[in-house]
Amino acid sequence: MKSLIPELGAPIAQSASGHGIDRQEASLHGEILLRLRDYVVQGNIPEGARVPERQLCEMLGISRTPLREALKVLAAEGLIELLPNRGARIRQLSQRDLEELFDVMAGLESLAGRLACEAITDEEIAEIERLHYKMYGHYLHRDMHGYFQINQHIHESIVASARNETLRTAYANFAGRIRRVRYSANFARKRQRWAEAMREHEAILDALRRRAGSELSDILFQHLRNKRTAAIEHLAEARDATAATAAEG
Amino acid sequence: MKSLIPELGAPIAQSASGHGIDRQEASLHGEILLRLRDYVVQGNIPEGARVPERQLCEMLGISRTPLREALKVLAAEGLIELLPNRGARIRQLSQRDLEELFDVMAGLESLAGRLACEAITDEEIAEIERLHYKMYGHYLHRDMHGYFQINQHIHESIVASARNETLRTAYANFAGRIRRVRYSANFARKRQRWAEAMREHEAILDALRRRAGSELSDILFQHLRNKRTAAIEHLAEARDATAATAAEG
DNA sequence: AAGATAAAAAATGAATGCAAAATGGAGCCT
DNA sequence: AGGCTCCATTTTGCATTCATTTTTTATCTT
Repeated sequence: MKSLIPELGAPIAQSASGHGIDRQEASLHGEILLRLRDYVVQGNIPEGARVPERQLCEMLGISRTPLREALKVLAAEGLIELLPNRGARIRQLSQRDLEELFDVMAGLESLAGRLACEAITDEEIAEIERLHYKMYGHYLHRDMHGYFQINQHIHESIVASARNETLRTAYANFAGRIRRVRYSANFARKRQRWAEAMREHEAILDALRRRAGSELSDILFQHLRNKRTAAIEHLAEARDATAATAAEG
Repeated sequence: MKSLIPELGAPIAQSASGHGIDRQEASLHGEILLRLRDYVVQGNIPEGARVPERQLCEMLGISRTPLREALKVLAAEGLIELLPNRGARIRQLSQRDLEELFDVMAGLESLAGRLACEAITDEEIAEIERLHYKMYGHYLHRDMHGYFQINQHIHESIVASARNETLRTAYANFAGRIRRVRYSANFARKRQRWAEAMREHEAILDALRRRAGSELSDILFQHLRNKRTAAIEHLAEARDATAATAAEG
């Protein structure tokens, strides 16, 4: 049986995407790595499904060697897992895995906030304020999708303002692992939680203006912790629903 | 010219070491990865030097394929870098790289402290207290080496008490990158800084006993920040000295 | 027809092969 | 001698091949 997975772009030519995680676009292996990482992060292969080595080779027009090299790296990054003699599978995150990942993300953002207070410029703060009010508009219009995007953007701006590439890379890595869940989790927000999140964002902005590093660090950690709770709850519900459906069918 | 690098253990038999970063000891690739990572982290190849692919293959008694897979992973972890068509080199960390790494470590330990306060048992605290007093003994006897080891142990215990495997893995990864420098940096401590560090450790223990998460988080960050300053200063001196020697010679 | 068994096909993991690129000298010129 | 070119050697990156293991399919048994 041919597993039907979405296309993966052109059969390798020259398309360096520049993802932010690393930049070895020069070699074939590097190019494959970037493409494959995006491909997996975007959720083109279902969780727990096996990664079709041969098929991907054909899609990319390459041999197995560079593909397998990329797979090892993705495994080290935690996106896939390698079963001995049974190839690569898309890593399925347990609830515990998600809790851990959210906490690590919280720690990294918390750190980013602290460092940002040391280095951020007035212009950068002004830009984040601008985003904040735009996001507030989406909130008032109950535009979840718009809200989510700006929200993401604000958090990335804070990380960028920390002026620490090592941190940014690590952040991008962990963000990639939970991308799918994060997205759906945000949409799961109850009205109540949404209002809370807005208030937290105001506190974040306030602490940032005052360059109150350790305060901002606390607020960001708590903010992410609350997100985590919402996400995990949502995910548990979703998985229960799936399980129930499966039992019926 | 044959580059002379230290031995690398037996030519692959069965020796799963279990390093704490990941555990794919099953495959040849996984075994190589563990060994090679340790080998590099321990500083067996000088900074900036090229990684002798062929030689390592012979030492390990394997072909280039699994070795190269391991190299890609180590590159992704930041231990080595891959130059297009020019193979792998031991990554040379710039001063900025070190600053960034120390800050990320500070963030991770800070997070660990916060999480530990939620989960740590009285027994674990007692164990850390025990270590603390043992370390104090080394401090009184001016035993740098003993002090350093216990110090390391205490920090690892805090990370372990956070009950977050994802965090522990990330911590181990970053710790590996700066292992060499960290070691020498600790020995560079001035008397003054050493006394300060002892006081900070007392504050850490105090906050931990009270399970004061965000307070501990702050203290740990500051503690690591101070370490960073000492380390960077020391490294700058060391590099200057090296440069001077090179200029003379 | 359900389940166990065996043979065929496909996949995985690692070694080997090969073209392109980089490195290291030997000879040459100034 | 110092620096250049050119060629042999080595190294690198990727494709291909090969031995195992797993998975699928076909067959047999009850």
